[in-house]
Amino acid sequence: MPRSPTTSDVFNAIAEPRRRQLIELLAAGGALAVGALVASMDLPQPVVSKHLGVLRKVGIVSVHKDGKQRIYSLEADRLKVVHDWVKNFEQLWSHHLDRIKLRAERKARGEQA
Amino acid sequence: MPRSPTTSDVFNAIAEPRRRQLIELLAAGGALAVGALVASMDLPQPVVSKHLGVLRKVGIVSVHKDGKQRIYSLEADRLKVVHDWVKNFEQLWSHHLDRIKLRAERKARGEQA
DNA sequence: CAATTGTATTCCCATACTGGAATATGTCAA
DNA sequence: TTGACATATTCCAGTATGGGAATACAATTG
Repeated sequence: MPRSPTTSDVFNAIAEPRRRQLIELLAAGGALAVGALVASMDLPQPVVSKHLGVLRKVGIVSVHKDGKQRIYSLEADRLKVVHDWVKNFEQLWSHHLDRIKLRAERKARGEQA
Repeated sequence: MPRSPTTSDVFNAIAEPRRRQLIELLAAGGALAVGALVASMDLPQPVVSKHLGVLRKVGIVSVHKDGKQRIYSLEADRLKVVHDWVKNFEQLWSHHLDRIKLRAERKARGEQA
């Protein structure tokens, strides 16, 4: 079985640097038209539109028409799942690191408390 | 110009569900041998080894030998970059959401404060 | 309606990705 | 050394991906 189409998954959507850049632009600039995004990205318009399409499909951005322009907005709450996931490991790089690591290794060796 | 090899990038590494699962297992279980990971994942050993290889290359996990076993440990701090990135948008889904959204949209319309 | 502007879609190419199977490598034990 | 066990690597197939170019589509203006 070959690779499964992991697109339409938030983690995959943000794996692309350009798409992260788009997210950053929308986070900083609020709602923006495609043209504005194209101007900020060093990429041809069709490519930007395609990346926006991915983000749209995943729900990370939403669009509404404004004349012939399409205004994109960030739906930031869709990123929450990523935040929540990494947050689970936050303690592992905190200042408690040493103690936690030690405990984990002891456990791995099968030692009793 | 085709796609650039985005592998060896943390965001890409965690885009794979199986790899996230491996990370979770290591976070929960501390240091674990490949065999233990294979037992917990419904995947053949070579596939697991390959995923571990990716995580290793990115630095998300480290290995040390123990006899014929390879013990993998999570290098959680490598995930910090992801945490930091999403954290930038945390406020956008907080309870201030409405006010922030409003402000952003006003700004987009070019209105003055 | 025609022309123009803004954006999305389609087709193509080169490459990358994952999983499967087989095999190689490494390590210990007898 | 031989054999068994643990893990890594290689080769293959099918699919997905991103960017380029051309084109289609939509909306506004004249």
